[in-house]
Amino acid sequence: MLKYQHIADELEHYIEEHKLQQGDKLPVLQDLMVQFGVSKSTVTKALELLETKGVIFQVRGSGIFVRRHKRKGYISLLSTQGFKKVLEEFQITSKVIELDIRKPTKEAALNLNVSVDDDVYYVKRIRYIHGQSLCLEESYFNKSIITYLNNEIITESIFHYITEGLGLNVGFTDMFLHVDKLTEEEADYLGLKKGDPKLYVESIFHLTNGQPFDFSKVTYNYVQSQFFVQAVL
Amino acid sequence: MLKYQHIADELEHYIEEHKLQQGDKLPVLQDLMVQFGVSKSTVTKALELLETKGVIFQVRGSGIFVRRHKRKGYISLLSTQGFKKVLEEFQITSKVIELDIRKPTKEAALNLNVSVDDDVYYVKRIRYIHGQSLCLEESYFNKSIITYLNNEIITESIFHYITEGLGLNVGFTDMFLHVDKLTEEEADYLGLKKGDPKLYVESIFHLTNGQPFDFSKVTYNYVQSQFFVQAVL
DNA sequence: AAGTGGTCTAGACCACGAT
DNA sequence: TCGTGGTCTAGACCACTTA
Repeated sequence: MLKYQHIADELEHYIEEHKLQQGDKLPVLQDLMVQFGVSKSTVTKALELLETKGVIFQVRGSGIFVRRHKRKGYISLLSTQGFKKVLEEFQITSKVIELDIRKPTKEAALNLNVSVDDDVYYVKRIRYIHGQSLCLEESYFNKSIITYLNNEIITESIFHYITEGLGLNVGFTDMFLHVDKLTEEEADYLGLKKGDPKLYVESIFHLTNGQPFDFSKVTYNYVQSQFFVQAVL
Repeated sequence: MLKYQHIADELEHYIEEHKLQQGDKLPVLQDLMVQFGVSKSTVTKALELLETKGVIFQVRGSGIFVRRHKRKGYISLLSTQGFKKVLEEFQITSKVIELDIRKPTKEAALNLNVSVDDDVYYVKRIRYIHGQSLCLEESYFNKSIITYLNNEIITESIFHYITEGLGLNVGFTDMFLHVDKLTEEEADYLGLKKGDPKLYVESIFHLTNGQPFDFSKVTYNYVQSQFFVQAVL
């Protein structure tokens, strides 16, 4: 475990355990250096990480403070991939509608940077939060990277399998958001009415080496759709 | 100008000017150190900045590569505050509906961390993109921080005035997103129909010292609402 | 003036990828 | 094996806040 990663984790746990609130002051840099027995740069690196994650903010000449919003029930758009952490916070389940190997659509091939003759895994599922329909999800996985999938895996967390099972490193994601009206098919799946609002998100997930491996099209139930984004700068 | 900031700017301009595409390779660390006459750490800091901004990605043992998505016409949810940079890219205009000094609602007072007896500036305006209605915006500004506003200022960029005119430093923002149906009033302002979809975003803007100064409630026209988010890790 | 975070350096050593 | 980026150090100096 990297030192700065460890320090960041410790601090985050500390904030969580002691239920610190927005504006609460953390120990000064000097103290953290001594406490963890590392150099100033390493503490700084850990703090930069937490700042980018929206956990703290630093004020020159003043100190290090906790950043916390007060609202509950919002899903972070940035919290790692998909629902990795959300799975723990909320009760999310999945129902698989389709799973097969096929040739990608032109759109999927373009976004995955493969040929329309290459194989992809196609997954269609509905996800539920606390028993309510949360979203309808269609995913295309580059089969030369995600070499195997089955019903059990995609009923659980796909990303857990990709990182732990396949040992792949997820790097970054591009997400495109639209608001529109539900089609009849989508409304049926989500238990809503045709013409109701929807949040539609297309995501392209890349490995750390830049290869796209997952192109997903997700339609969210507007009733359950509460997202938050924390921006810095 | 900070060295690492300057290097980051230069690299970003370089990518822009030479129309580099996703996956194009940039000079290696060693070369950048020599080219800019700085230490390794400084180049690294610049590259981390660009990585967080979604401009590049780095692969250990391999190199530094350009990160670029192909889609046009999307507004970044994270690109600095509001529409600072978007103003240059797109043609955005504003029509002011209301501007006055008043006592905040309980909701606004809570989010701005002021008393309901304190004064706030209230701004209501419609923003247009290429002549089409983009959003209806209601903002509350803490008057003890934003000491003066007038019609001219809020017709242009409020954030430009806050940073340049008032010399304040914007630090971070919490944004909460919902999808819902338009009310009759909102539909009228945006030129849509009651019940049409909307993206509703509440934002709380903070100074670098953590003080909230702007609480905004924005309703987006779903037809114009194309957003993107670039996530790392 | 004292305290606190931010920038920058020079250099050692490590981990991963290409060949 | 070699090139490349990533981590970490010890320390100098700077910029801002607080009192």
